[in-house]
Amino acid sequence: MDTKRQRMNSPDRELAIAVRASKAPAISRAAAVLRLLGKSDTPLGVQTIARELGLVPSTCLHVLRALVAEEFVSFDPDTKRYSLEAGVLTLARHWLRRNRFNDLAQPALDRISRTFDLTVLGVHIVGLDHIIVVATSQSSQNFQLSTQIGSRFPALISATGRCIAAFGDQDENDLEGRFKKLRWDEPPTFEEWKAQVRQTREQGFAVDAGNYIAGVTVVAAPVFRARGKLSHALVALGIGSALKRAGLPTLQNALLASAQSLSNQLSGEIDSE
Amino acid sequence: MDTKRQRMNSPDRELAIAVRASKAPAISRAAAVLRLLGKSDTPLGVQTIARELGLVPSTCLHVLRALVAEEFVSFDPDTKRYSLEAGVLTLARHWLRRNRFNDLAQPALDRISRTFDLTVLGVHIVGLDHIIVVATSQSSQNFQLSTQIGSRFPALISATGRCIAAFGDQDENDLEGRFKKLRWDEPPTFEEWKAQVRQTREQGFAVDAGNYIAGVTVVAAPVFRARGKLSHALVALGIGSALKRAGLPTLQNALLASAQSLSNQLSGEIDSE
DNA sequence: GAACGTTATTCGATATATAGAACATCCTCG
DNA sequence: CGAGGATGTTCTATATATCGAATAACGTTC
Repeated sequence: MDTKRQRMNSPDRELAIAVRASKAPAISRAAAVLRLLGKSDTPLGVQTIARELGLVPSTCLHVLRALVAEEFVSFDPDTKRYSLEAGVLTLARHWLRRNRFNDLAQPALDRISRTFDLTVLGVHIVGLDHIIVVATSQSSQNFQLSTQIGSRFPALISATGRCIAAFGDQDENDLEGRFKKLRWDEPPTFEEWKAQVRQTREQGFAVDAGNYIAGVTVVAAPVFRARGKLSHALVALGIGSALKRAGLPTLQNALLASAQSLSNQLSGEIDSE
Repeated sequence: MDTKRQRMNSPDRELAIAVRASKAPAISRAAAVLRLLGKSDTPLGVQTIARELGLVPSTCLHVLRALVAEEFVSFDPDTKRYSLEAGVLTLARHWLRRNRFNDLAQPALDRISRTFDLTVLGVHIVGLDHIIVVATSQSSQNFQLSTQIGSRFPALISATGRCIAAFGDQDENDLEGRFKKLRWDEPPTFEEWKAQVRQTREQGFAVDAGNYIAGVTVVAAPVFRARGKLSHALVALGIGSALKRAGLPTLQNALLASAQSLSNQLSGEIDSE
């Protein structure tokens, strides 16, 4: 029992607890395998995967074979290597089809992106762990700030994080624990951050002025799926200096207006209030 | 034991055998749940899912909870309904990033689509069961023939199917078994089909003249990942009559040329790790 | 070309995921 | 309101998925 944890690397720590907690550990393992294969630039062998995730090779093989059978993983019989298979695309397509936010948000993203020449994102807030980019409108200029649909970030980071803290419903202890784990270029103290969260709650949107990525200003406005149910956010990114020239207040208003309009459309009605 | 199979519907038959065969049945169940949620237009409850897939409710609940924990499924605590979560997007993004075919094929698809005013697809051949659309270029005219990235079709159907039969390596018995299960608008007999497969092998591309979808002609040319290893196909769809006007032979040549060029680029690989 | 360190894979014992029933909770309808 | 029939959820015995060692098939190095 001691020799086993000789070199526990981070992904497999989390996996270990997920496996222990769940009543369907095979699924956690499968998810871990899929994510590992996703990250890897090259196809991987059984041993490599097992070692990386802290799995027993034979178990790992079972998992891989099941994933191959389900067409989520491809297997090259010559090299005996595994990689992601196109089956994952099919799921993604279904998800995209069914989510009104994407279609509704795209025009707004495009308009703001064009007007201010910024990269603008629509992000989906999943659980309280992560956000996922679900729609983008890239500015022609800022290629360096490009992000892809499907990218995943920690929930509490940057401007979006302040929105989640401000408008989501979680207790402060949990919040502080998560906050401690974040990686910023210029980390704010927890006190500073709480103040910014408070301000976010008052003004209705959040700003990250170079904390997450040095030199980059991020503005985020919350979108609610139903009364008070935070589900998405609109996020604009730009080089700090350029953003000031473009007129930060104007951008904030535009983002906020679009976000509120989306909230109305998502919660179903043309409703008043 | 009798009462159980009162109303076995098709998806759960397959699931049952997959579960029995695999050494990681939880993963097959998870995949079935994901696909079911993908197909469904509305979020589903535990019982509904369990019934539809022939699962025990408690087991189904475990699977769902695991999938929620992995952020592949979202759970609405108010309605207690489950649906696909954006996590599936992340996997898809990784797959897309890593597949050179998509980037290489897109220009060719666009060119052919523009020249002949047709919908042109790049499809990936996964296993011998399915093909998945991985790149599209829609014609402006034929909106009715639109297909989305991620769409899944039986491997042996239509023109692509004849390519797979012609250039893949499978035995005839297996082939006939699979052929019998296909659904066509105007089904060819197995003999007719075999003749067409032979012709496909000779001329290097396949044509489906209204068999799969009445009135629609489909042309497909194979793309090889390595010497003789069939992996993708380029597929052009058009209303039969319009296609004749546009010049079927010219289209066939263009498709074949692009497919061969892609094969070279994919297998060419000047570099060897 | 033999010996070695890899790797993938099989196989049997046991910890445990699953099935099925019991429980709890919500709605619907008389 | 209160009975009925859904639903989601917990609980536990047992069939079985997982582990770990043993085997087989590599590729490398000396």
